[in-house]
Amino acid sequence: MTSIKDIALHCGVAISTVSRVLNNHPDVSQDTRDRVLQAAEALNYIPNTSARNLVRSSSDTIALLVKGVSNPFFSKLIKIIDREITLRGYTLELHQMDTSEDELRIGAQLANERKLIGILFLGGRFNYSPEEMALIHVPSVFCTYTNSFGTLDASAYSSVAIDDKQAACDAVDTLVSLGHRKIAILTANENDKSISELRFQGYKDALEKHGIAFDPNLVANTGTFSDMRAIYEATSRLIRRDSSFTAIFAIADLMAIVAIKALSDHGRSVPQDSSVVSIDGLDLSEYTLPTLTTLVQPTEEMGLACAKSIIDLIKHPGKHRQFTFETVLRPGGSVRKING
Amino acid sequence: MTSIKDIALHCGVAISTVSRVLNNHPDVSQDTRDRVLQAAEALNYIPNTSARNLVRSSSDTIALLVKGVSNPFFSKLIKIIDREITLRGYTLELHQMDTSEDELRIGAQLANERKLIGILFLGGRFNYSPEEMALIHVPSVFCTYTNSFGTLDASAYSSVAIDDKQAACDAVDTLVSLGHRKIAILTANENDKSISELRFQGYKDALEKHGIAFDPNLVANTGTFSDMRAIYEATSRLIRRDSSFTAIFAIADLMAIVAIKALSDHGRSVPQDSSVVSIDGLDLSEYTLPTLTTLVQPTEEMGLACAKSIIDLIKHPGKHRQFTFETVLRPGGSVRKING
DNA sequence: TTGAAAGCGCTAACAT
DNA sequence: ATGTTAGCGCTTTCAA
Repeated sequence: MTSIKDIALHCGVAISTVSRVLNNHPDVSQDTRDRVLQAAEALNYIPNTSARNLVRSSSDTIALLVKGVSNPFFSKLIKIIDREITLRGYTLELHQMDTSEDELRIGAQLANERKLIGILFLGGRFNYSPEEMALIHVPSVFCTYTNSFGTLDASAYSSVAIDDKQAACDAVDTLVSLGHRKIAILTANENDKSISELRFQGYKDALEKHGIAFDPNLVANTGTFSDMRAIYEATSRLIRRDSSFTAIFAIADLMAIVAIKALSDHGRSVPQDSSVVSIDGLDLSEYTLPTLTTLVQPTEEMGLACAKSIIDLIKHPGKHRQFTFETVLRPGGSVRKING
Repeated sequence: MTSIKDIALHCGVAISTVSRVLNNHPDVSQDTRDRVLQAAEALNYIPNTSARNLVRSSSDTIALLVKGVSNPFFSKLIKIIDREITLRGYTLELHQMDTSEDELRIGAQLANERKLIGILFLGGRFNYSPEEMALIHVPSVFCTYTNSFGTLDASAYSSVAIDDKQAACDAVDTLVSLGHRKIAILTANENDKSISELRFQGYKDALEKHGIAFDPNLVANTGTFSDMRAIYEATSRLIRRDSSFTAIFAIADLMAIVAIKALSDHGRSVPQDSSVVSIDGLDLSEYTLPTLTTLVQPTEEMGLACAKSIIDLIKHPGKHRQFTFETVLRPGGSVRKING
């Protein structure tokens, strides 16, 4: 592999000169500059970012650390964040991690390895502690994070998210206002100390608000947000166990889509025999049959807020803020009014 | 940030000793080992992979370089490849790139930066030249690549893919065997020198085979695989332009899903008024209403082949092979027989 | 305008 | 079993 040393040798200049040219430093004669650039091209030079990062004190790079890129809601958000960060003159680096990995640890590692100036976390846990946070020495914003199960002080973290509890509540409200009282819930995990648990809470709160008794038989746990087979099975079990519900609240669009299919296979069409409401507002949900009635996360605004937040935080270290967005009901074909 | 130097200082040992402990080298006394490990823990040591890669001659890491993680077919494939590579004792590193970036260049850069032992390319172009290939000095396998528009000799590259032309042909065959003759195609781009063009070719070949005249009016170009709005519009234009078709071949499942919605909005239900066949076999397509009749890519087998291929190639450099998989028809509810 | 040299964090000989 | 040292590719003073 060609290094700047090879270029220097080739041109008969010092490696520092080559470095200057490659980094667009001003104090180089046009002649030298041309020769070096030409040699770099000819020798097929490719810079080594690792070596560069090892010596640099800081980059212009913000990392977006994602748990679960396959999440369709995330893909759209990522696209927007990328656009906004780039627009503002910074470089965005996308890093994918496994569900099993600890995002804070990976973040800390990446930060000093790549000399990051900021990190955006997407899709992590909801229960960070101050001790854990101390690992990260770089401005960070948590996207879709609410400190609901953590012990962080509001002055100690930045976040961009929707109010999951409220969104779940709104979903149930929508169904109740259409006359539904027997409302089942399709959730991933009742107590995952994360998004699932939060939306489940919102569901229960809403029931209580409307004076509807909570019925454990109407709760279907899928154990997953993405495994369609598992979602299908969970819905089927629910139907077999207690088919008296008139509506299902699915905590994510993908779950709603699968639920509709399961209902259909059990002879219950949507919305004639059951109504379905969910949270997400995926593009896809406007193209299903029926289209989904869903609480849309304002992805554009959230992505913009993520980008702005991290850049603000980089410019004003320690000035933490939490942004909470409202979801918006997008009426679709998956619900109907019933007679109480 | 804590470095091994700090640990060495803390323990009163040489940094090489620390390095040995951290890399599980045998020649260290248990006592020293314990002390170092303890110090590393206490000082919150996080290794710097860049520095490590800079000096190492080789890692155990294979990179998976993906263009378009949001592609739902890719997400499943990635999961399988990850599992299989890890299973065989190697480390998989997932890297995402932009559509605009040159995968070969990025690959070359990553290879020497991270001291990769192999690269898996996913979602790139279909037209590499030997000169371009020369950039990569590391065993590489191209997933879902067919050298259809490139100038590579079969002895010079490894690949794992389906026969796109054949799959398209099979899709059309399926429709023809059900009595359809007026078959429209929903494609991304007729001449993208890639997957789209290949499947379009297969469509034309199949028509010819069955003695059906090719009708440009029945071609709808979406310009995209993922933008649902654009797919919807393209389908709508097709319907308005010439609604005489009885079936649509969509080159991807997602396109089929959107097409079904567009048809429905134009008063044509699937499969009663139009049949739809596509290529992909996404999990999702088993849960739509109607379910998709689609040519399934054998994702499991392909992922396994990717993993095996790259490891074989690492062990036997230069021994290139191309694997081509057959798609399998998965009957769904989106087609019906008509009377010729 | 250019060159020489130090050093980022780490591994791998080579000593001892 | 452990320490010393060179050097990976690069940027950045400091001199000239």
